[in-house]
Order: sequence, then structure tokens, then C-alpha cells
Amino acid sequence: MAKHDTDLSDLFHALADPTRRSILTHLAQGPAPVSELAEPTGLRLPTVMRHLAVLEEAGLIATSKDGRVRTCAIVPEALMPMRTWLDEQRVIWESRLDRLDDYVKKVMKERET
Amino acid sequence: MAKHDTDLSDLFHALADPTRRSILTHLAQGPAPVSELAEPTGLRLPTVMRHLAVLEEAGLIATSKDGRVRTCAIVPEALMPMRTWLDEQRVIWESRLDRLDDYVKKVMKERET
DNA sequence: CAGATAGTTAGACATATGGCTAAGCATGAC
DNA sequence: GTCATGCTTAGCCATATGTCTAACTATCTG
Repeated sequence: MAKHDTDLSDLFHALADPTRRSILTHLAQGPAPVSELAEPTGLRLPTVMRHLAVLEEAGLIATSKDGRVRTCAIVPEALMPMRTWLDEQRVIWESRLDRLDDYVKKVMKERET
Repeated sequence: MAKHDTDLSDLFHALADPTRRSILTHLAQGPAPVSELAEPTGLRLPTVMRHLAVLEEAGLIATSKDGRVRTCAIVPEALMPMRTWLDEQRVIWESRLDRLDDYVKKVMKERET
């Protein structure tokens, strides 16, 4: 299991939290200071800080401090590994789709009874 | 926060674990019984069962029992919400880049004068 | 029926996660 | 210098997660 694997796990893990996804969506509008990001979440600053730390470790955001204000910004390229994984999976999964589709339908039918 | 949100969180969470991703990759080769999935992970059966439960709750796999054998199979459509989210983000994130681009151009122009 | 096979359930346990409060530490405004 | 602002650190707490062992159920096989 390469570091590549860890990257993906961190990425998925970071995105698994609604608060963090909403922070990302907010940041998509442009860079913002910590407090501005905290405000709409209704969470306390330290809590938001930890979310930001998770996002930063996953490489999804970059931050820098100017005076006493820390500005956060998204790192668009960060989603690439995920996109790549998704595309890989699609290729494999879809190559079996016809066969699996039959199987899944059979399973679903059995479930209903 | 709608059900949609929970779906995404569950999906990302399910995919955040390397063991679960490897199980999915294995299943991409075709449906398989529990023990066959457990073997390459080096984990005990109950542990693998829990991973399978997580995958099933996220809608990523479907299972059915025939005799004493439970067969698992991937559910390709399950990745759709994630793909959709990813595409949405790409649109926003990239439009942000465009805006930044505009901003830079504006600054450069102002500098010239 | 006896024994092997394939899952399943229950419960224990260590660590991780997400939230909070209460201080603490720079920096900017007066 | 003093005070407000904005972030940080430290530490607490409840719940969730990933792993295991041990014991149980259900289903073939002979």
C-alpha cells in the first residue's frame, strides 16, 4: 500500500464531513479568513480550526497568516487523485456492468420477497 | 442539511478506508462470497463483515445469501452522487480561477498606468 | 446423525473524531 | 501602554471506528 493510498484515504476522510464540505463550498467563492468560515457553521472557533487542519492535511486548502489574520484558500488540484480513482473505478465497474446489472436486479428481487 | 448530504457523507466515509476500497476493487472483478473477500485482507471474518456492512449501508454493494454462502456485488450507480458532487465542485472551483484570472489581469493593467 | 464449512452475534478494547470551555499569545487601534 | 481582535493551545468529554476473541447458528457432506 503506497503513500498514494494514504492520500486517497485522507482526501475521502476530509470530504466525509458535511461541515468540511460546506467550508470548501464557501471557499470556492474566494479565499477567506478563519472567522468568516466559522460564522455560518455555528461552531466554535477551535472546532473550526480542527476542520481546517484536516482540510489542510488532505491538501484541499492552503493557509497563510498576514498579521493576525489567517487566510484560507482552496487548492483545486487537490481533487485530482479522487477524480482519477473515480475514473479508474468507472472503467472497471462499467466493463462488468451488463453482467452485474442482471445480478443486482436478481438480488433486489430476492430482497423484496 | 438534506438526506442528500447524508448520502454523500456515508459514501465518502465508506471510501475513506483502504480495506474497503480494496474490497471494492476485488468485487469489480465480479461478485464474491464473504470469505473470498476476507482472505486477501488478512483480517478476521467479523472485521470484514463490518466493512461489508459499511459498504452496503453506503449503497456501494448489495449482498444476498444462498444456502450458507453470502454473495456480494458492487452497485455501480452508487458512485453517481460523488461524481455529481465532484463535477459541481469543479465548475465552482474553476469559475473561481477565472475570476482570479480577471483580477490578475485588472491588476496588471492598473500597473501599466 | 456427526463433522466440517460459512457466516453471524456479542462483547471487549484502544484509538480517533467532533464538539466544547478556558486560557494564552500575537497584532492592530487608540 | 492598554484594550480589543483574531487566532491558538490545552484539555475534557461522549461517541464512533476498527480490530479482536469466543461462542452461536445454519447448512452442506457423508
